[in-house]
Amino acid sequence: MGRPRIAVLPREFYSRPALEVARDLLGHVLVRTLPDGTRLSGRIVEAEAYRQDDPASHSFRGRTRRTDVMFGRPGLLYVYFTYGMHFCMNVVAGQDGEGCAALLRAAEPLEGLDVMAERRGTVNPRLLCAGPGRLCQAFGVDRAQNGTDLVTGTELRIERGSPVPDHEVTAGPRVGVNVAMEQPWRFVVSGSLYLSRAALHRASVRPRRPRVTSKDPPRR
DNA sequence: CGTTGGATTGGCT
DNA sequence: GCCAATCCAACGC
Repeated sequence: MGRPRIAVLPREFYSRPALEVARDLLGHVLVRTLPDGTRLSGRIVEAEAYRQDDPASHSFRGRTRRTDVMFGRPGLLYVYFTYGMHFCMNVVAGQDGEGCAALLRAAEPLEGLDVMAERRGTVNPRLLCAGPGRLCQAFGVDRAQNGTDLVTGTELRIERGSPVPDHEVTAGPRVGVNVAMEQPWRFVVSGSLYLSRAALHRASVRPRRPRVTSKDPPRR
């Protein structure tokens, strides 16, 4: 009776601006179900928004074979290959035909850690899904999953977790992007131990040791 | 068709 | 902190 305990995020969740989708993905749970029924899952703790009017976005220069899925219906998975060895996965956002998405950058492993560890070559839970390439490797996501529908699919989906309140979210510049750096379109769960290496090296989650000397300027 | 550099990572200085 | 690894999409000619 009532609503099911576990809900898959509906199409409406994705058919919103990429910024909202990236922000709101925090706290929800990426789930992969393997053919034998094994579940791999992780709580999303880091995501970035990419828009069509955004020079940093693959979709900025128009629809191509590579970016085709990004222009498809919201809720699809856009997977791309980069640096000759890594895959990255995005959730397509906005309206059908629009070309915007949210890059999944890191997750806190919840289920299937043994399988992830095998694939990643480490058992350290902090290193299983901490980065877009690592996340794909841990979940076994590659070209074959490009275009998968996260709403209707059974292999991959995002289940409703606990939304993260604003006071636990930090926004900042995107990682590895050399244009539009002024846009704070990367969202992280503040202080999470499972963020990407790049995110962990940023001020938002790394308080400086207070070393006050007489030569220091007054603190803001 | 040749060139360029990338929404990264792991290992070494 | 720095850099090589290793493929390929995008772009210029």
